[in-house]
Amino acid sequence: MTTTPAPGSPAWWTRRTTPAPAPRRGRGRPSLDTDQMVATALRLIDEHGVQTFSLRTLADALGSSTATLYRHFANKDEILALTVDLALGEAHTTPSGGPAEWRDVLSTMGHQLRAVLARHPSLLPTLMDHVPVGPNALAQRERVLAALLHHGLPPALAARAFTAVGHYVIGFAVQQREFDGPPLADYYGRLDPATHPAIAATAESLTAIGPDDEFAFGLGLLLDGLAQQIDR
Amino acid sequence: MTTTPAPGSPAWWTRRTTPAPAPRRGRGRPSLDTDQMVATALRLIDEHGVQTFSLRTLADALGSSTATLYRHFANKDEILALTVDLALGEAHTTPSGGPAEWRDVLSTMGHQLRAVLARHPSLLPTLMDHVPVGPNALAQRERVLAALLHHGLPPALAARAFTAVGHYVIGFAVQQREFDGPPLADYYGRLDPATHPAIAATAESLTAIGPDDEFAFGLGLLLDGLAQQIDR
DNA sequence: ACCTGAACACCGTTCAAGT
DNA sequence: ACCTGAACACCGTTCAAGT
Repeated sequence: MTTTPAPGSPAWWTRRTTPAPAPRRGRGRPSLDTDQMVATALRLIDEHGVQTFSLRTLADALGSSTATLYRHFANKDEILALTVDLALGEAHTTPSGGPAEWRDVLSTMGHQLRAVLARHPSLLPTLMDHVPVGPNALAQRERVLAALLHHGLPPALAARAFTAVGHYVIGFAVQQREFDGPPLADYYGRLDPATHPAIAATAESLTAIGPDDEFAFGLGLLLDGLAQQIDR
Repeated sequence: MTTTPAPGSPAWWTRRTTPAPAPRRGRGRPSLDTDQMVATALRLIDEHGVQTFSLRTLADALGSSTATLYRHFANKDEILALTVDLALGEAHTTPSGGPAEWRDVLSTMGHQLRAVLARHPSLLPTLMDHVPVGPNALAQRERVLAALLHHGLPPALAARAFTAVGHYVIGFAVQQREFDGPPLADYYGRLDPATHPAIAATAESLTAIGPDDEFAFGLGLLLDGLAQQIDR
């Protein structure tokens, strides 16, 4: 019995249990271990985008070979998942000041997660196609859920609120991301008003508000709905 | 001046303006045209997943060659975008019964979009990494926004509500999708309650409710928040 | 004028052969 | 015991050569 079995392919995020003895080379210090490899991968993805990130480039940056990577990780997906989890570790998902209300807990979580995505925009695609269940992701889920339960939220509501806020932040980041060109609102605004009158009419008001305000607006909307659900 | 310039790479979704004369071979009927190619691509993706979809397999299915595909499309991304737009065309985003309330408009949109994703789950990754701006996506945005404006929603609110519902549905689909293995709730439930007490406590209540109810719950939550925003 | 085989420069992954 | 060059079976994309 190794570690907890993960959903989907066999333990897809878990660090591969080292094949034989531990792969440390120096004396006490790990020299070049798995953590440093993941950190290097995150740096490469931040600097050059996930599109150009390959096992070749990672091996080169480490002064190693692609075959060696497979002694530390099961496959490329696992490396990407660990990379996401490393970045998630930067978030402080509970408010620093003492005992907050449940609303503050979720608001802080939303803003912190958004900050992580702002620092590592290239991680967005990877974050989207798997629910992160790495150690840092789990620790944060635990911390936030514990805080919500502590403030009296029913368990079912707490779990769904956590998910809802997570989805909102990711969804917002996707929308916000401007491709290589002009923002989406400009594109909508340039459509023919004759064929798309409603899109044109709403496009203007989209640009009037800054992204920070829009983020806060939508998050507040979600929390308002939650509050109503509780008082019911 | 061709068509409206799209965001990002030059007109990434628009059908490539045919190079020379129109590429129709028969007499009046298009025989094997771009639309059929996209339809075949969608079928292949539905049947075998987006992971195994390659230009080679598409060319084979069409009895053609990969090089020929580039006479109809700019690149693979464009094919995927058109595939998504074709699927989005299946949605009927306005309620069939006469003049509904704004709440019904958004609710219908949410359920319709969810139905499309249920029919074409393999499209989820593609839907996630670009905001769809194909002809069908635009037509639906137009229809829904027009209905919302007609029912008195302020333009800024209408635009954000549309986005919020879209994000919610996509986010829900991501969460709902079970990988190859057991659902996520099972995974959470199997974690050590000693180290993750809150996750364990909330995992139980997650499985108690069916996916349809959970979807409706979250959507209602969002709409409640919106309603409060309007009455303010 | 249209189509395509074959090439190009890559991938992720594996394994026999090195030390 | 550990590492890796080189291969394998693919990619998306291009273009010279066919008809």
